[in-house]
Amino acid sequence: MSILNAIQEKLDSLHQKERALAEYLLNHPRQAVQMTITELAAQSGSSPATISRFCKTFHSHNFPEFKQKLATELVQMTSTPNQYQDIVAGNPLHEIVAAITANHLRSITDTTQVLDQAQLRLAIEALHHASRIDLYGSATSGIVAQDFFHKLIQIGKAAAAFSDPHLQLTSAASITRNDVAIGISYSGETPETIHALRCAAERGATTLSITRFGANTLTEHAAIKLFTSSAEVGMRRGDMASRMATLHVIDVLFTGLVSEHFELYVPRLRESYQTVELYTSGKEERKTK
Amino acid sequence: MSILNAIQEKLDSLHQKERALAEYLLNHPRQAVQMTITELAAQSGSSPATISRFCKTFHSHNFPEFKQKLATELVQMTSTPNQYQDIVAGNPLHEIVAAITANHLRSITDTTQVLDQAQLRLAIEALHHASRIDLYGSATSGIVAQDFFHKLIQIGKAAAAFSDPHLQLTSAASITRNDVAIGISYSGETPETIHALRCAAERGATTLSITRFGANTLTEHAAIKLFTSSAEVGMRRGDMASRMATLHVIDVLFTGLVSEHFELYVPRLRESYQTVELYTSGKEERKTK
DNA sequence: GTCGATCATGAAAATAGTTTTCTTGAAATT
DNA sequence: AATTTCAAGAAAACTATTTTCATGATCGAC
Repeated sequence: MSILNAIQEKLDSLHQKERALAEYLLNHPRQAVQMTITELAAQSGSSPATISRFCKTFHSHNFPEFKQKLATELVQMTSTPNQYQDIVAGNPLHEIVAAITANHLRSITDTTQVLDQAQLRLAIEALHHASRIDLYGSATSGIVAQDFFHKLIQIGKAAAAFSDPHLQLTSAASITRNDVAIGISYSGETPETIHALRCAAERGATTLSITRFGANTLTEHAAIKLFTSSAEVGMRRGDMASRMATLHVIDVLFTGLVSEHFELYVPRLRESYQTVELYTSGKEERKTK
Repeated sequence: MSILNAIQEKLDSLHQKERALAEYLLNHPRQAVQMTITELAAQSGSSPATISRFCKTFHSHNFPEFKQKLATELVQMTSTPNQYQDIVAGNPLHEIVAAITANHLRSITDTTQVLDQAQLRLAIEALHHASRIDLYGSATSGIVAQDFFHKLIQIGKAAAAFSDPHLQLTSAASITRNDVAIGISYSGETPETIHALRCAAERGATTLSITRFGANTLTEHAAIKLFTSSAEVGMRRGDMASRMATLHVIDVLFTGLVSEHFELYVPRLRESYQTVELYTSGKEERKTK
């Protein structure tokens, strides 16, 4: 946001009528962009001449151009995910909704920025050739791991998700070089996950880490490294944004895998859905109502 | 995108000069929005009069308004990935990434649109007063339920998530009127989840459903109804978008709850984090490396 | 195939919108 | 108090847009 910001900044240095105009613009920008210069003059208590001059001082060649720029700014303001918002005590509900929405959107777009196509391709091929896939993750990352597990078995991959540290190690202990081990940890510093992935690496499995962007211990044990965006403000409110980001990576990975080997996986995917439909028909249920 | 789309659609039914104008607009929309009507007339090979009339047929009152709308559209086109994208065979990887990103963003913004503040407020208060919270959900919805479970126990709520149908019923059978039961199902037609929520309702618990928008069986057994956006195209690719949407609702619910009763829940939240930190210190780990 | 009606189209007139000029008067400076 | 400076609006000049009107092309009817 540049014009409204600029106006805000210069507000003190403006003269009477310019000030009135500026204030009107700041308070009613959406109405302003719909008006003619004469209407705006009347509404803001200034005159067309003043407005015309005002526009030039804000780097627009003329009033229509100024209106356009302002309109564009307003659209971008509402349509692009903005700052990560922090949530504090007793915010009105609509602000909370807006803040969470903004955070999630931001989290996803930022993660997309950080996705490395080459690593992604490596990951996809590794998954494709894996005879078994182990997923390690604790707490929220454990849930993400389970989600990936659900997806992988839909396409007939031998996968398993472990959040129990003993089971993680138990499974890692029997992994082979034909298998893939995936360690998921937002911080990249969860000891249990690190142990398990390291063990898998030592046994020759292809290791893959999914962590926040930046250096961390988990990636050191991973041959393929995928990242989520790492910005997270305020207190860690249940890792909401990071969970969204990690799921986003998972989705890209899974969809990439399916798309890359369409003929193989899509029939399996379809079959898995049809089988579930068949045995748990919702229609049968509706009658019981 | 509505104007450019509309032009594209009507293209065949347009006359010579209108057609020329339409084609110019489709091919050079960004230049067009910077021109005066006379310039555009010259560039597109039509006349000001034709353009002025043309604008009216596309539901703009006058040419400047038309330009504004078009400009707004162009900004939105580039700043927010809009449509739900379907993923097909052998898409280049970057397109898959773009498509998934677009779908997730859309899914979240659409769900925000559909959130009912009043229902949300009811849900928050119900959760606050609940002495026990049961969560029912199968497959992907089971994962979402588990995520909510993780969050709730962080603030000391007696919660439990069930995806096993027998366990769902077992738990529902002992629920009381002081408790809250939450049924999660994207379709709203998962028989097991419906059974469990219905059972909870019959025993006098406050029931809450989270489903896609629109009529479905699960909501019939819920006193409080929350919805996610219901648009999902192509084959059900692992319910990715719907899972994001449902998690989004969960996050809003949880954050709303915490924010509404800040003094009570925030200390608990902090304590739960600190305790986890204390017993699984990442620093200790880094040395072992 | 000819006549008549319809209608797209642009020239130009009318109108609307914007900028510039010019003047005034208020504030600041000497 | 006189002079300068300059914000600011009235109004003129100018630009942009719409509407009117005349023309000629196209289409259908006979």
